Amino acid sequence: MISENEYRAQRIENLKALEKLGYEPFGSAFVRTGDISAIRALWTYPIEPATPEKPHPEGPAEPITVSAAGRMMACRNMGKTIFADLRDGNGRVQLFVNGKNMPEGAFDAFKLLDLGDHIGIKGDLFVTRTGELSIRVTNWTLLSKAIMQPPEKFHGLQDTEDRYRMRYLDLMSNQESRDRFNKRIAIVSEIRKYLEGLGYQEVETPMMQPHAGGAAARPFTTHYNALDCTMYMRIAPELYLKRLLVGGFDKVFELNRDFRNEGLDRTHNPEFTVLEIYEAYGDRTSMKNIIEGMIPHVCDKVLGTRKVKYGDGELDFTPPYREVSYHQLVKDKMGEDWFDLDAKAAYEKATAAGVDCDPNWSHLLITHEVYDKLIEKTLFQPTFVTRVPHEFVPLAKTCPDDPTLADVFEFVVAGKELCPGYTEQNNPFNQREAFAVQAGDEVEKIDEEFITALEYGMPPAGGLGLGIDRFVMMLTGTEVIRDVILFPQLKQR
RNA sequence: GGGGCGUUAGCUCAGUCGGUAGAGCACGUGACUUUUAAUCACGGGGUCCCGGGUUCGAACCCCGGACGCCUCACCA
Repeated sequence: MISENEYRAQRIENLKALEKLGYEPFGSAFVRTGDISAIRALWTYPIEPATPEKPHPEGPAEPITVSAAGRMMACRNMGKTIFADLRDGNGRVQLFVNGKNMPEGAFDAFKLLDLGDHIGIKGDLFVTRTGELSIRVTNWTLLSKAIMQPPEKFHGLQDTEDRYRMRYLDLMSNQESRDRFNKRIAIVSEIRKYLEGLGYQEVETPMMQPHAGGAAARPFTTHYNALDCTMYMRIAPELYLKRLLVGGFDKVFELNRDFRNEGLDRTHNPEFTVLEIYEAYGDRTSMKNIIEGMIPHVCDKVLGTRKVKYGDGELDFTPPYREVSYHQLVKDKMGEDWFDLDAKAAYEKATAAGVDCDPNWSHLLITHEVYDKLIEKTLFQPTFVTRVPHEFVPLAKTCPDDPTLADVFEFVVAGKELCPGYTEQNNPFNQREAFAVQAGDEVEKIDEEFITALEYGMPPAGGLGLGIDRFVMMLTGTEVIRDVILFPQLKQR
């Protein structure tokens, strides 16, 4: 996108003028004393305004000379003195620019700079009369000329579409956006550290797969020319991670992208980040322990608190989290006799409660609709929902005391499913049967090679899958997934 | 896919029963040696998202389209 406006033309004029004075408009590497926050830390004296009793703020006997680089984000020209704000990825500092401190011509050249330009400076730290740590510039150089104007300095970039399409402008001008992504990065980093501390190994498995397995979602399809075959972008890494359990990796995780060819709304992006964890010789309970250890760890390290404002409420991630069975939740809502009703009676009761369902549905489906529409969204504080009907989780084992229920939890936060955790199915006969039910007529969709792997013996295991984008949303109090993804999917213009 | 709302200067936003558009920031010129959303004076800057229609006249009303936002539906 090229915009031929007069501002751009002016900036190009300034670029040419600087070039004529010997400044390289798109300069080269610049050695800094450190980033701006490190430079600020070099000042160990008081930072306070001058007073009549103390007209000269305290400072060192010998000047602290520094080199700094950054983008000029504001400029207050007082005539013989210019105050400019220099910012880098970690902080900002004020520059005090006055011709008497600089070589001949450097001050006049400085006036040719525009907001958004990258410069490198050399100077001494001092505190201004109004009490701001600043750098008295003794020389400067141009590092990169900005031809386009940055967004408005006070309101930042507000247009939602531009913020997503030109994320760099959003990051440049909206501090809260930078903060949110810094938190996301820290959250992901702390998750890795926590799991590595527990002895887990991070692995990478195929994102292009011949069968899109491990979940039931529509995949993106592509064609691999060399082998002349159809490939699918993965919808889950699960079946490959389990192969690793067969192979002898006992504690593995993968933290990377899945792709699902489905709708796009405030909680769905077609590519999204998932953490999957598998522990040989573990089960649902060991997965629960990881959740109850990892989430407080991340909260403490990244947020410094376990309480987060979300919507109108406040989430409390202090463990232990509530654990309640699926059946109990349904009974609490629909009455103790709910599971004694036949499908017809259940249909009538559900309809009366405002749940839109079909009279031909089974009791199971009606119950699930009730859970989906009336119950899940009311579970605000972190909750493990256990003993879910087995039909909905074909990759899990059943409960030892009840073969109709899966030995799993659904970890629900703020009314949304954040993380399922399973006692994984390792019986190849049961797994094949569950796949067959799921596949229906489309038998070719079954990943036979995975079943074969199970036949070599997969240890009993626990597994879980945590939606990282949604997790970041909850920890940062964000309600739109696009605000936690640097480059969210948008329609092409 | 249905419904609602939005799109005006580089950015943030006003605006009008239908009479060819304004402010702040930014930009240009001038003043100013401790400012920090600097201040003061003057000035330049617009295909009012795109295409049709109604009208003497449309940024505004009508129809169609693009993109975005919200919402419902779909969705393991």
